Amino acid sequence: MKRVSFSDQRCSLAQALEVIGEWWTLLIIREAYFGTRRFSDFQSRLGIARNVLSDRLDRLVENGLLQREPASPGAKRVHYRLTDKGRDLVTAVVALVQWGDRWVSGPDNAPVRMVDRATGAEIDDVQVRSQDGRPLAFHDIGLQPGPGADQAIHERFQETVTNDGAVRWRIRRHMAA
Amino acid sequence: MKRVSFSDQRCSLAQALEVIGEWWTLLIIREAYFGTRRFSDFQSRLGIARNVLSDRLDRLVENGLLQREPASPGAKRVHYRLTDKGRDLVTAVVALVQWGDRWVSGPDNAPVRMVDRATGAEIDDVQVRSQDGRPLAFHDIGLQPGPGADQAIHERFQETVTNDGAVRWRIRRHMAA
DNA sequence: TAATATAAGTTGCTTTTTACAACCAATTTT
DNA sequence: AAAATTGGTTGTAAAAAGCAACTTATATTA
Repeated sequence: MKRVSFSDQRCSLAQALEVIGEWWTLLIIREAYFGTRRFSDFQSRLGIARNVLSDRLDRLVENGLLQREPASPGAKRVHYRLTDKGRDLVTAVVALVQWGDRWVSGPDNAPVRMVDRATGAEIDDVQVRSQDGRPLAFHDIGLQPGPGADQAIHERFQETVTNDGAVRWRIRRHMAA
Repeated sequence: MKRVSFSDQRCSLAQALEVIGEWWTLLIIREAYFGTRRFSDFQSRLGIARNVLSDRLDRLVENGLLQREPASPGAKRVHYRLTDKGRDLVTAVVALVQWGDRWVSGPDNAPVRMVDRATGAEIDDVQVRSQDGRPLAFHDIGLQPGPGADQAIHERFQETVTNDGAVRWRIRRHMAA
């Protein structure tokens, strides 16, 4: 009865969560983003159990989000640093932090302010946008099977062609029979 | 030896993860975003154990991300629908999906395409931006203690005033002594 | 209307994970 | 050289996740 893996789901969210969805993992990424590099600092700052931290760091290195490097040149002791892949998570982390600010901490009670280094002004709320820059609300976003869609995904979508020839994708609410 | 809770950490990411950080939870949100409403559809689409699904749905309703409503008027059987709070997670979900597309599925192998309903064009990559709309890269984002910062957070930051009077916040790499 | 099927869980049991504490070997610092 | 710190590993207990069987209420079908 192993815990079920998400990695066989053809869905990039599942793929992402397989890597960063375990308890503690994203907080370790945040901590690395805050500049923490040493095992003991991760441990004491987060209050995570040492064996769990050890496991998570291993997995993050395996998955290429952190890299181990000698703490001092030629030393055996290591530091952990974000890779490009890990740094690229910052968008998602900021989006989650802002959601937490809005709905849990309260917008005027944010524990950490994130600012534009150049101006010192608070950063904007992360938003989904069209390619020409318009902010897109929930219902403005349409879903379609992508190039990597499998049978299961195709079955969830229904292609309809309107009488003026435009192609529309509808998502099926229930399981197909 | 209860699993440690993040909710006493003064950090909005921890607060967010306390609500959506458990195994399966964010996939349930995605599924609801895809239009799924019924218990059995969540179950069969995700392949989640029924007791775990039951637990997660309860927690999501408690936390106000999903709401229960009668499946048909006056019926006892319920449907689950996203609330505004739940819908507002879409930004973070899209950011994670795009990260998964870029780094795991591969950019040309995305299982699901997300488009602007108005034009049919693919949506833009979610980005962190300044208030005047400039995209901000990793190192352009500065961190400061926010209005809701506690002692622990203040201790992590060091305020320095440059000789031209500008205020700078530096984040401490190691634990204070 | 009775019989059958489906929906939405709950219960009981097993395996994995997580948490905590104690231990250990390499460095660093004193 | 001794003491402290760092970066772990190991053992054990509790909690969470997975699986299957069982309810109970609602729809469907005969």
